[in-house]
Amino acid sequence: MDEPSTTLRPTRQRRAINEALQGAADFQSAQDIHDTLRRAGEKVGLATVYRTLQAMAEAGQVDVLQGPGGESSYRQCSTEHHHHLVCRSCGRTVEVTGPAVESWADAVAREHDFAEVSHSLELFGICADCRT
Amino acid sequence: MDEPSTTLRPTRQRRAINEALQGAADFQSAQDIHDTLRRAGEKVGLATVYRTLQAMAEAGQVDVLQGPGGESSYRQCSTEHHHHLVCRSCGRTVEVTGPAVESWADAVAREHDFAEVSHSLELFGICADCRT
DNA sequence: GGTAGATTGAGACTGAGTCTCATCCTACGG
DNA sequence: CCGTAGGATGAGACTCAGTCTCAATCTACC
Ligand SMILES: [Zn+2]
Ligand SMILES: [Zn+2]
Ligand SMILES: [Zn+2]
Ligand SMILES: [Zn+2]
Repeated sequence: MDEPSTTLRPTRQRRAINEALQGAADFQSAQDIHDTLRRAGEKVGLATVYRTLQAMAEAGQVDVLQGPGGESSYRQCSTEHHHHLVCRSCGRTVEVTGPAVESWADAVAREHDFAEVSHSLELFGICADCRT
Repeated sequence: MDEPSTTLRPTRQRRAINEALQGAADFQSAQDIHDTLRRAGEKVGLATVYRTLQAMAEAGQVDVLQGPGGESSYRQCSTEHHHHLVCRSCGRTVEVTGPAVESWADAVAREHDFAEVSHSLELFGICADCRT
């Protein structure tokens, strides 16, 4: 089920992507990050940005948020399980946890006899600042 | 915020799409539905399928599920607010409700002063049948 | 029947994301 | 210190869901 521990080398590109991620507070698409890097003078291929971001997501180093257009955005988050409250207008993101939700999900899964159950849960709204 | 009540006419194409939806138990992509119709002899343009499905989704007549690849799938569901438990293997779908989740979402939104808060929540797992 | 306006569909187009493959770079052993 | 194996990179072709255009067609209604 898991790869033979491919060595994942620390390259200039990966470092750059990692830094771009650290410097951002909210979710950013691969293209956003690519642009940021280009503007910062770092030459990194778009394919590399996609590959790296995906790898980091699989490794649990970043969170992925599926935007409305199906576009994936990435963010450096806390490592513990959590969800997000995102402003539809400015993208401001707040990490939230919901123990009640977690146990509810477990119960539902058990009740319907589903295994390996995961869940996706995100909240979208308009933050106080964006309401003028 | 809403359209000037455009008349939404019942055409052959819309009827066909509606029937295809009724005949399916699980979520189907626009392309799936288009294929089904073509095979059934109904000639309906792909653009029309997309347009109709979107319109129905906006009107709350069908539910939309964002697949992993960002692909949207549609399903005829109950009209009351609910979520889905979907089998990753065969697509079997169960509608579930979680009052606890709803109130939790409200509380979180209030706590962080976000308005017009909506949420997306889906559960994915492997159903009993698919586990042999 | 006649007309305004909604609807349709073939095909061009968009844009996110993936693939290819020749080249580059890192890690590591001698 | 090299030298090499195999991971990493990137330009550009490519895929594919979904959107747009616009002339032709269909509906509702008088
Ligand atoms: Zn997060
Ligand atoms: Zn905001
Ligand atoms: Zn199943
Ligand atoms: Zn809900």
